Amino acid sequence: MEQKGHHSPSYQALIKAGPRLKPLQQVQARLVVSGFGRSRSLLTKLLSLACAAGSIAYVRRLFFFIPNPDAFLFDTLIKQTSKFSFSIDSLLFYRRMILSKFSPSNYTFTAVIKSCADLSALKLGRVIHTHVFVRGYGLDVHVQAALVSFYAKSCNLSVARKLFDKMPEKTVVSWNSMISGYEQNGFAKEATGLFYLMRDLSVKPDSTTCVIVLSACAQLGAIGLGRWVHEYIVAQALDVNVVLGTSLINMYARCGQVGKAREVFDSMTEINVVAWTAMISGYGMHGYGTQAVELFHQMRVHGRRPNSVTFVAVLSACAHAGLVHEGRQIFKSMRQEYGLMPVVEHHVCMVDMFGRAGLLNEAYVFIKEVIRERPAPAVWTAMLGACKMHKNFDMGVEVAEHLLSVEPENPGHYVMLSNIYALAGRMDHVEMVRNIMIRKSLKKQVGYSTIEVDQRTYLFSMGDKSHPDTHEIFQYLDELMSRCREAGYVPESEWVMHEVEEEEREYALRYHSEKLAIAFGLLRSSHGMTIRIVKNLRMCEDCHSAIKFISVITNREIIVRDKLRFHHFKGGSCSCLDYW
DNA sequence: CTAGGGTTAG
Repeated sequence: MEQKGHHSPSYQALIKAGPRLKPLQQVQARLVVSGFGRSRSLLTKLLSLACAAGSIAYVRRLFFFIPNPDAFLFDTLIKQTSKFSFSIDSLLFYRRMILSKFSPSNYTFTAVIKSCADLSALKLGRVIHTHVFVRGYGLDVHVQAALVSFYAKSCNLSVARKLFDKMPEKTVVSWNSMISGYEQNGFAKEATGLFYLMRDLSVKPDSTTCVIVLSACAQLGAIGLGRWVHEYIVAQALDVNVVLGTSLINMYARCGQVGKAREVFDSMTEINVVAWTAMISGYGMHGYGTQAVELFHQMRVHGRRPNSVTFVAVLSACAHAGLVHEGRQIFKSMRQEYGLMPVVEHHVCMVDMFGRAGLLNEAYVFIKEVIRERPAPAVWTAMLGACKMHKNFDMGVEVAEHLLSVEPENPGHYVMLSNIYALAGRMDHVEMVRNIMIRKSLKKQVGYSTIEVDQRTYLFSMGDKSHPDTHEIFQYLDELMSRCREAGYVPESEWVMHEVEEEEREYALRYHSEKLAIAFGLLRSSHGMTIRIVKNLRMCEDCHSAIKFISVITNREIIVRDKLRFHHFKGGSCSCLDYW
């Protein structure tokens, strides 16, 4: 008679089969034949491996034939399905468990709440939250952490925070859930703020905390805090695995230090697709197209398959570096060699690439012939950008009008159309577009810039007077700009529309957020230090030209990351070579 | 017998 438990031959056979569908089915067949087909513990293990194998259909079939599933089997099933992102199945098994009169435990809840979080299923999650109360698990640390992250992922940050604040006992994971909630919703400042609080309360950050905080640093361009985290990792001898390594690469690249990013990349023992992609995109953002393409080809040498995201990264690198030939080849290889179907994001990269290079007709032909179905608005937006960059008035107006008919509520299209009219000197049309915007009460997206000084991030918006040293900053900026004018800087004609409101217009150009942030940075840092700015939108031409002059007269290197890429200003020129 | 939080693009 075969023994039971973890040493039984059947159990060993399952372990040996591992998370692979075919071998699992063979073991299952033998179980049935040998009479062990009804052993619940073996079936539980089999189900769990089937989930890991990614075959939800097999899991469903297996479950159907299990005569008496117990609570443990349900728990395992719900846990594994949620872990491998079969969120809906996980919820359905939860429902079955309740209907079968089993009591869900704290283990059940952690898993099922994660599924709700992954689906952003707010209503259902709330219902399950009431189940948690009814069953008396409201104070369980694990369940609470899951709930915090569920509410955060469902865009209910204030609810998440209330739960977090009320937690009687907070573990690192509780902190991580809340910090990550802020970070993933784009509230990087709140994320770092909570991290500082955690540090002040002497809660020891672990490697997950580091990953989350590094992402926040990447968002903010907070190199000081990012370096601190890196030093902490080294001091604590935390294991730099792929995930942590990738977040370091991402942080350094997005904070303007590609070289440091590459050092981390080279020091990593295991490199997966995500890490390769992060490094490629890092090069791309800085305009180092050749390095990006080279790395992309090295991936193949190392036997790693690029995924869809990798292609976005490398194609956008080609676009920003004018590598049309390489980009075209890589795009072709996407389907032919890797069997990946290009989607909107890739099309946008291609149109952007042709457009930047001045090949407007190629871009147009690409849209008409390569993209078969109705091209997405994002594709036309890229085309419009190219028309503006190369001052193609007729095509620009046509594209803009098309975009406005498809997305009449998108303020970005109006701003672009108006700028094109302004460039062509059609002031009557500029006014007209502006009036439409006012009538529809469409507001341009608010621009802001951040700068980090002494590991604290400061935020400036246009004409911002909220800073305590406002007077000093404005005075210094005025002085700086007059020195720029003496050196030959000519402010851009005021008619290009950046701001819709009349009062804002006067102010707009002189006090754009990046100029304020730079003035503040120059005041607060010692001579020779690089100034690093992050801007949420793209930089305007006037600021771009002004910063070139500022870099000369103050003899400083100024690095600006805008919505799309990096600009390294040094000695009067910019690394983007005026194409951005 | 199990748990909660983590990386890449635009």
